[in-house]
Amino acid sequence: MKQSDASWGPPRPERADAARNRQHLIATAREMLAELGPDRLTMDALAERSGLGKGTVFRRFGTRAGIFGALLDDGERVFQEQVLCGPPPLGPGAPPLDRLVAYGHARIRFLLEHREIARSALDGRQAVPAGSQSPLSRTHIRMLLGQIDLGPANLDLLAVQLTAALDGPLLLYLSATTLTRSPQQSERQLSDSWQDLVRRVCRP
Amino acid sequence: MKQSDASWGPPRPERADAARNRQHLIATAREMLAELGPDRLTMDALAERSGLGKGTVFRRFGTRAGIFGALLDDGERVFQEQVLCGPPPLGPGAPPLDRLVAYGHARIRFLLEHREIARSALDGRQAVPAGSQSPLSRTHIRMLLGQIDLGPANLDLLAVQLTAALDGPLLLYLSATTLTRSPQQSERQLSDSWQDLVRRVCRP
DNA sequence: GGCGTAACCGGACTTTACCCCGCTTATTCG
DNA sequence: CGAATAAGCGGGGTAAAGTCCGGTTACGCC
Repeated sequence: MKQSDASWGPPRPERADAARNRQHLIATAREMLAELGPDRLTMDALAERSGLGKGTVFRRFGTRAGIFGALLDDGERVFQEQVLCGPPPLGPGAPPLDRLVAYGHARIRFLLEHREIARSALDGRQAVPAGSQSPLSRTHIRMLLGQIDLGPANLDLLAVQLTAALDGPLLLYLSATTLTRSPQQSERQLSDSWQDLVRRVCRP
Repeated sequence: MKQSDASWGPPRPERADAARNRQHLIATAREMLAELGPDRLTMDALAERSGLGKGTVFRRFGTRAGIFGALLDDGERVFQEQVLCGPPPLGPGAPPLDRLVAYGHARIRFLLEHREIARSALDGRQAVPAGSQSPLSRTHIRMLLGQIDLGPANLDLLAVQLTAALDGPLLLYLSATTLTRSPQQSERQLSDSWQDLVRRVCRP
């Protein structure tokens, strides 16, 4: 397997040193994030601390948001795997409505577990990475909606609406400067209202 | 009406020169936006073109996003007036469910009418105002929800969800680099799916 | 009308994301 | 193994956001 499979991934395999640098940069970014907070995690500082050049940092991540995106993607890969081929009700095998509810719970849990990073990503003056419309979420929700009998409805737009309805409260919670409620309590509330919304929308 | 009504607005009346400068800055910003596009509308350029100092620009708008916010607020004031004391079904007097539907239609229409500005606001490397979850929308939706019998439900969170579900598709449409559909067609689609969602959520 | 104060103005300064281009090095092929 | 080459690397350079503070000006009060 060279670059023959055109379906996915970078056409060329990453060069060895590049891959090593990416690893190193992500690790360093994690350190700095935990140690200094998101504001002090600047491109220059990351370059210097990792002992690499500024250009390298930008080539790897493209933009500042790319760093946080990369940090999130690390975990997101595992998450998506669970969704696509994990056990029900999250994975295949359960009724689509149950999967829809479970997906929301899982996403809420995932983002709350990584809330430090997720918050950093939208912290400051930066474009929202997955915030506005994470395409993976939308695609999956759209797919599940197609398996539910909803009568006449624009499923594509409904999927966008539900994705937004799932992310909206999360973003609101994450962007709140003072997190009034405990994560557990919030997870409960967010999950409950997601379940309530989905049930309301999908009942016959 | 000076500053006697404590409910809204800056506690102190703006100084005369400050007000004049604000007007002038907003007008100049409109010109530049139409003439140069959002990318070339920088704080420095705005300051120079308006003949004022950079400090002034920042004091008036706080941040770059503040400029676009100010531009939108101009029209939004009229819009909010319609919502609060205009004729039904948007204004008071109609059943709350109808008002909810009408509110969505009105907001969609409003943002599509000002889509150039709205798009500019989220264009580039800007924090999405949806992250802040347009609080006026949410408040109004929350109020209307309170007048509908929905059984046991967390109305606050439901309001957040619906606000997001209203804004999400709009943002998606606005941020699309190539606007495939005509504004009229999009307005129709967006309005229809909003109505559909609200009906689904609120039916007994 | 004169005065004190507080808000306002200006523009230099700092910080930081992002670009550019000559140099270095990993990879590949004879 | 050694040369060709293409990707990767480095760090100085640019532009634009946001800050600061000394000087100026409008407003309230006497």
